Amino acid sequence: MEMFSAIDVFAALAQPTRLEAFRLIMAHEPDGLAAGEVARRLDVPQNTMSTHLAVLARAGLISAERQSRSILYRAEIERVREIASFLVHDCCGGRPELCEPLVAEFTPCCSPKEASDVCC
Amino acid sequence: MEMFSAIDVFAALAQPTRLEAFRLIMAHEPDGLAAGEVARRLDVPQNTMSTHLAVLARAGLISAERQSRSILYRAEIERVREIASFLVHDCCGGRPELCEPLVAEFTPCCSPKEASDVCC
DNA sequence: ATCCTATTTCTATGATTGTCGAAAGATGCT
DNA sequence: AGCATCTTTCGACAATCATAGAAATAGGAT
Repeated sequence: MEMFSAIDVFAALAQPTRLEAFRLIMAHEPDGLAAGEVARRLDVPQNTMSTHLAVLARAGLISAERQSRSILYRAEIERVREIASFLVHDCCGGRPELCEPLVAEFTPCCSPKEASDVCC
Repeated sequence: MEMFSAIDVFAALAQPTRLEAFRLIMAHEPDGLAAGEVARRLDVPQNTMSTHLAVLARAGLISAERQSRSILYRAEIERVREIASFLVHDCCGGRPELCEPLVAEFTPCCSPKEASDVCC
């Protein structure tokens, strides 16, 4: 991911209503959620939410698909991976030992042997 | 990490000069870098950079320590872990199968031997 | 004490952003 | 066709932010 792209992602998530909307859409993977439904659940006017969703979409964090009269928004998981990777690799660059505590956070939750009860 | 805290982190990184400054300070772990040095390298006036560094510090991404006449800034790796974790856990919540591609990205970085053991 | 260096704080200005009413597009139903 | 529903775009306003000159603060050297 390039710098400018990362800026857009960070800017998109740096706004309470948008972050909440993104989390909500994330929680509805892979079904997606209609624009109006997002607006209703977060108690925000539809046109306002439409603007926020457009920002998230422009950042590549969500994608829109028309379904009959509604427009379904879905999370772009790949984009989340990209930005998380950007953060981690940014600090690991040239100094692998700094990376370890970061990776350690993610690894145990997915180990097949331990912590199979609460996964991720 | 709480929501409001994450907002501050995202907002701090959503600005080109600040993101560059953060990356620069990251690259100088664990020695740190003086405020003026950051300003000089990014070709930004000192007072402007001072404001940006204050924003990064308030977000918890860097910390300041006076050393003689200079003020050294260091990256807060733990904070990077927190925000990366926030991103990953946010998307995995309730849906472990979504987590796998994300975790797979990080594992090879520091434990290159068993990358295929990643499971969610 | 005086000067020099390093950095921050104060202050102002122009630019960007969030919000939302009103209007416009799109889609489906009768 | 007309009408209702869902969503976006337009336009304007208030609030916030980035920038940087000038002044203030802190530390070291002579």
